[in-house]
Amino acid sequence: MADQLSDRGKRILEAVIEDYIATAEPVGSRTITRSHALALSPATVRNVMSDLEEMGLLASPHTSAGRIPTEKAYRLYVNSILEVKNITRDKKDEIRRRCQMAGKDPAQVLKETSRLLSTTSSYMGVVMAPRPASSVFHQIEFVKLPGKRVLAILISKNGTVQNRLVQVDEDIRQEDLVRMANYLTDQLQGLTIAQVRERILNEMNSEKVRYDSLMARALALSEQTINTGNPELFLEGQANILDQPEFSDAGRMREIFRAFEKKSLLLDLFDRAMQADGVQIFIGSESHLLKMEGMSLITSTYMTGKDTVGVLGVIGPTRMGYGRVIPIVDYTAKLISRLLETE
Amino acid sequence: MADQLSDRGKRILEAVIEDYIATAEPVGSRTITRSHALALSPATVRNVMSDLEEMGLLASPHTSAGRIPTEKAYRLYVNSILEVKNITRDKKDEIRRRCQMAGKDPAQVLKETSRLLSTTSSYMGVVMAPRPASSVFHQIEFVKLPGKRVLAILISKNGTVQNRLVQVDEDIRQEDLVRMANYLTDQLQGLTIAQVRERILNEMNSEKVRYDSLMARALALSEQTINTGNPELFLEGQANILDQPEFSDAGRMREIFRAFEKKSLLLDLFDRAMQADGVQIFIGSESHLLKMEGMSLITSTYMTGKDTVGVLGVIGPTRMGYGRVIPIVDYTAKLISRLLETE
DNA sequence: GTTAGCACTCGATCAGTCGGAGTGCTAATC
DNA sequence: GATTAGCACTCCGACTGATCGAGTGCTAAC
Repeated sequence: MADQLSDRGKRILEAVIEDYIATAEPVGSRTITRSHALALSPATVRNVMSDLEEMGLLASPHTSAGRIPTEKAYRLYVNSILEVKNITRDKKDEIRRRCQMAGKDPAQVLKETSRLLSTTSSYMGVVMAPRPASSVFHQIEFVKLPGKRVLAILISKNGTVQNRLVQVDEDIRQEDLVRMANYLTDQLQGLTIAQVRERILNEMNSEKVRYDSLMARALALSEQTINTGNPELFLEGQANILDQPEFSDAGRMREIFRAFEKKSLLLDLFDRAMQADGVQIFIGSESHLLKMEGMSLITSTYMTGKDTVGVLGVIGPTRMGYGRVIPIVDYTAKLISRLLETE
Repeated sequence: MADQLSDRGKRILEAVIEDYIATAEPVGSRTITRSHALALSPATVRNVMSDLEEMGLLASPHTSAGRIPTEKAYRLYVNSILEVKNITRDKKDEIRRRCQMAGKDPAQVLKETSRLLSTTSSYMGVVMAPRPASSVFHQIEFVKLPGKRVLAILISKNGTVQNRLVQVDEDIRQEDLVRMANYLTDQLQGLTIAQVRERILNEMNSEKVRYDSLMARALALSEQTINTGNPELFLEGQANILDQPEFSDAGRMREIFRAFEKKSLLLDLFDRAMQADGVQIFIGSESHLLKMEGMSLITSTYMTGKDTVGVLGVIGPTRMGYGRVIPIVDYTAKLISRLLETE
C-alpha cells in the first residue's frame, strides 16, 4: 500500500488512538469494528493496521496482542486528525470559579493555578513563575527589625516581592536605611532586575562608594536581596499520575518521581516552551528528556499585559486525552493572563 | 511465662526489631541466634518469641513465616530499649554545612530545611512554618503600582512578610497611602497578627471610619492582606518513601500520596506535636490518622528566641531507623532555632 | 530451664496445560 | 481489484499441581 496515509487509514488510526487512550490496552481489529461504526470487517481493518505498522504509526507488543500507537502516530494525530473540542461549559465555569482568588499572595495564585490544572485535567499541573531577572524594578526598602536584623524588600512592577532577612552590626539607624532605600529606588528606576544586579555590582567596586561605608552596606544588602536565579516551579497533583495504569509498576513510578524532584530538567523544557507563544505539545521523547518516556506535556505561555512572562501546562501520559486537555490549558492560560493584567 | 518482660525477652525483642528494621522481612528464630550473639539455641528463642507474641509485641503474618514487631513493640522499644546514638560527626557536618543559607528568603530556609531532613534521614522531611496569626506585627506598607494596583505588605517582627496585590480605583494617591500606612503601623504596634485582624475588623465598623472613605479603603486593604490561615507546610523527599519495600505496592503508594496532598490532616498532627517541647514520636496509628498506618513520625519543635513557633520532623515507615533519625531531627531543630534567633 | 529432634504448615517458585484474543494468509465473494 | 470469511498459528495469562525451604510448635531428653 501507498506511503501516503489514505483517508480510511486516518480514520482507523484515529480509532486505535482513541480506544487506546480510553483503555490503555492494545487495540485489536475486532474491537475497532465494534466500537466505531466503520462498516468494515475485522479482516480489512487488519490489513490497514498492518500498513500503518509498516509506516511506523502502530506497534505490536507481541504477535497476538492488539496494536499500540507510536509517538509518531500521536504527533500525526495531534497535528492533523484531532479536532480540538471547545471547552465544555462546565469546565469553563469550574476554572473561572476557582480563579476567583482576588487578594491572594501572587505566588499563591500560581500555586492554586497549578492545582487547578491538575484537578481539571486529572493529570499533573505545572506552572512556571515569571523569571525574576526579567521583571522591572519598582522599589527597594530596608526595614529594621529587633535583634540586629534588617529585612530588605525588593518590589517589581508586576507585583512580585523578594525579601531577605540579613543580620547586621547594630549601628545602622532606620533613618539611614530609609535614606539609602530612597536613593537606590531613585537610581534604579526603569531597570530590569538583572540590570539592577549588574548596576549594583558595578557600584560596589566604584571609587566613590569605597569611602561611604553606609552606602557600601546598603549596596551589599541589596545585592543579597536580588534573586536572579531560576523561576519557581509549581508542580501539583503528582498523585494523579499514580492512577495511570502504565505507571502502576513501582520502579517506573519511582523513576518519575525522582525525575520531577530535579526541577532543573523541567525548567529547561519550559524555557523551550516559552520560545513560542500559545499552546505547544511535547510528545514523549520529543522533549529530549530521558525520563519523559511515555509522558507528554501540553503547555501554553501566559502574559502580563503584552509580555510573555511564564509557562503553564499539564503533564500526563502520552496516552492522554489531548482533545480534552488542550482547551483546558489554553483557557487557563488566557484567564491567568487576564487576571495578572487587571488585578 | 510472666506478664512482665524479662531481661532476655527485651534483648530478643530488640534483636527482632533491629533485624526487621534492617531487612523488612519477618524475622525467624534462626536468624536471631546467628546475627546477635545471644548464646541461645533457636528453640529457646522460639519459646521466648512465642511469649512475646502472647504479650502483643510480635505478630506472625502466617504460621511459617518469621515474626514482625507490633506497634506496641516499637513503642516499648523507643521508650525503654533504644539507646539514642549520638549524631555522627559526618551528619553533623553535613547538616551544618547545608544550613549555611544566610541571605535566603525566610520561607526558602524552611523549605531547604525540609529537604535537608529528607536527604539526611532518607525518609520524608516536613517543616511546619510558624503560625502567621501568632507572630507579632511590625509594620504595614502600601505601594502603588502601575495599572491601578496597590501592593500591601505586612511585616512581622520575626521577619516574615505577607503581601497581597489588590486592584483599586485609580484616585488613591501614593502620599495618602503612605500616610495611612504610617498611621496604621503606629496604631497596631505590639499586637499579634490575630489581634491586628480583630482590631481592623472592629475599626471598619466604627462610626468614625464610616465617613472617612480613605481610611475605610486602607482598612479594607489591610484586611485583605492579613492571612491568619493555616501555616505553610513544607513536605520534601516524597520519592524517598517509594524506596521502602513495604510501599512497593502501587495501591498503597497511591493512598499515601493522596493522603499527603491533603495537608490539613498533617497540620492537625503537627499542631498536636507542638503542644509539648522537644522531640516526640508518633508510631503508626498513634497519630490517629487513618492513612498513617505503617508509618511513623518523629518531630521536634523549634523556636525563635524563647517562643516555640513551629514543628519539623521526619516521616518514614514504622520500620524506621529511630536511633539514627531521632538525633538528626533533634539537632536540626536546634540548629534552625539558633539560625532564626540570630539571623 | 534449655535444647535437640521431628512433624507440620505455609508461601514461593517452577513447569505444564489450557483457553482466549489476535494475527497473517489464502481463497472465495462482491 | 477491493473486501471478507475462514483457518491455522502465536503468544500471553490464568490456572494447576509438585516441590522446596523457612519457620513453627511440641515433645522428650539433657
